[in-house]
Amino acid sequence: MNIGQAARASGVSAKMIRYYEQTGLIPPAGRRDSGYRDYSSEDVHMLRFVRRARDLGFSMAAINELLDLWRDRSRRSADVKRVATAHMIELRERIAHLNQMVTTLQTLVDCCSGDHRPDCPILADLEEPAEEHPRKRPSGALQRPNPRP
Amino acid sequence: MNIGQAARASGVSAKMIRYYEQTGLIPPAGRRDSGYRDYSSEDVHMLRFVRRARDLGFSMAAINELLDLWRDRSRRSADVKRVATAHMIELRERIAHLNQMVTTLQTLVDCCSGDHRPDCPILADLEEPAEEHPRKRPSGALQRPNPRP
DNA sequence: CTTGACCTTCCAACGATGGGAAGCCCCATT
DNA sequence: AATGGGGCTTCCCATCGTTGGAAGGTCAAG
Repeated sequence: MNIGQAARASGVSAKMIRYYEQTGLIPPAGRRDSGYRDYSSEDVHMLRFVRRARDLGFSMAAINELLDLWRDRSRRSADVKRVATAHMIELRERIAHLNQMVTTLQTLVDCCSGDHRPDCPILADLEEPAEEHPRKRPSGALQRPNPRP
Repeated sequence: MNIGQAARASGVSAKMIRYYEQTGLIPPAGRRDSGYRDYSSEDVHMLRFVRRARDLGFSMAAINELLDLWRDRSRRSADVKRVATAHMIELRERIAHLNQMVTTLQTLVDCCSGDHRPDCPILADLEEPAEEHPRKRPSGALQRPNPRP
């Protein structure tokens, strides 16, 4: 099976299949005499695993762990659970972060008349944030670490 | 005021200040004879504006629009509101997406015993995702017919 | 005058993906 | 058999916002 067929069968684009191979996430595919990569149905199975994990938001590092656990018949389910739980916690943090933004934005948008006049509480808040909706960043902010030393 | 002081005063790292200048998000700073960038308190004010907009998750393209509107005294608040609302909608979509992931993950994690045994519903789902109509499996048809284009 | 902190520019990397070019390979149709 | 079109190969570049580092110039205190 060529890479294009494997891509269609797995839902992972040919580009990404080559990338996953290059970065070591998946083992190198077999090659034909022509140099074309050759995929078995088991390879496609693995690619679908990766695709599904990506759909659930797992990072490639986490997928690497999950693939190792998947292949390890003597794995402990606790290890899998740990990886999944850690990812879920991170997702929840991101959601909380985004929710905070939306809450603030909704407040500001609600206060904006949205007409022809220039006065705008949204710009006013960006200029000098009001204390009524302070946006406290979580102390361990991942995306925007405080540049202050 | 040097770039380091402006960075500390605005909460935007010196690296990012240079980057914002380079990409045209902010106008080029004044220069001393030494070549050092020189910042006024108004510059810092603008940097704080940018910083707060980033904290609210606005993209640099959106911040560009917001800065233009900020500087335009004859702006219509409707234009500001439009930018903010569009961003909020996008944030809500991302949240919905993440929530979907978390919901699935929570279900799987709840089903996982998390002990020394290898059996794991998390891996089982990654291998073969549970479908809403699990019995319907037409042969030859792709389960996920849409490989991301 | 030396030292160390600061500044400058330039280059690279991150994660995950897409786009595209140049060139080879395979299959079907003339 | 030749040809054409589509698939495959590798390689490089772009995204987005941010950080890191190297090489070298500047400033201020000791």
